Amino acid sequence: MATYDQLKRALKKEGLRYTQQRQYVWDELCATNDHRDAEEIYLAIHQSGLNVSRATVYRTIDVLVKNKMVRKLELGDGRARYEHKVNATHHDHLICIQCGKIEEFMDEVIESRQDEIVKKFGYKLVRHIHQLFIICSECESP
Amino acid sequence: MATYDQLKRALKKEGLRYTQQRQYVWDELCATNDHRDAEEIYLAIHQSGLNVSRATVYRTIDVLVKNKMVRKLELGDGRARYEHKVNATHHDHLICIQCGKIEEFMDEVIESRQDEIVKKFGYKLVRHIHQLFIICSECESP
DNA sequence: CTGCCTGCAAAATCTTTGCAAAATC
DNA sequence: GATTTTGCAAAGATTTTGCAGGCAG
Repeated sequence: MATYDQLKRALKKEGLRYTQQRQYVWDELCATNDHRDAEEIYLAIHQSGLNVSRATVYRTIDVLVKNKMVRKLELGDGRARYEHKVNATHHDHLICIQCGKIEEFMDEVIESRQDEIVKKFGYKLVRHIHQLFIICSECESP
Repeated sequence: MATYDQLKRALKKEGLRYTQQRQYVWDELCATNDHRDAEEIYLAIHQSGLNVSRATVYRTIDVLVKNKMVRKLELGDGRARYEHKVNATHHDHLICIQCGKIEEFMDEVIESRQDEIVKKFGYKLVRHIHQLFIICSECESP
């Protein structure tokens, strides 16, 4: 469930006010563990009978991403997906190119290899994107 | 350098004609090993004194990507980058979030771990994106 | 009450598309 | 000579921004 304390702290830190609209966006993001785009979040809020403009959805998500409460996924199709990070551990994604389903994976070996590669270059790792585009079992043999 | 045989074969396979414009786009893509966006390709062609419209640049790149002559990179900033695949082996990318510089890496261990992960899920790996966003040494201590 | 926030619509950005003119086979 | 291609500009898609009125502190 949504933790308003975390939201309040983040907004305060950014010098922003605590508003109903911002809370609705956070509520909706926390309502599922899906990987949805901005339009889906926007529509879901409206289907709950609440009213928040697209602009506010985008603006609020930006704040949440900046404060690491929400993760932004760029799959290369021009639409960013978002997932809340409440009680979440680090993971990367498997994406079915047929049905769009997204699953999560995590591999310690890969994580440490990444660190070594970056170290060898003498660089500093900030973040990474690791996406495995697959055909899932249902799409392979329907 | 650009290999026109490969281009001719790809166009024939797609049922497309061999035109000057398509060759110019391929020439420009092969002219460097950079990771450039469509606009940069377009401008570079024009700076060579040749004339190819943006639409044709986009349309031609699509064909080249489809035929694995060019690789499309999505860095999550809304602008796709392209690199030709002449004499290229598989690699992934390190991207400096300060200066935008792109470098390449390849790690056998990571490659095989990926295969194992996908296998464990019972899926089929089609392609992957692995990008390490870093601060390069020049940007770290200028 | 003051000034930030919202909603709307317009702008911005990158890419795709429709159509008449031009080029290829 | 028929049919693809091209170039242009307009349309699309997603996201961002400017501004007048509304609401939090």
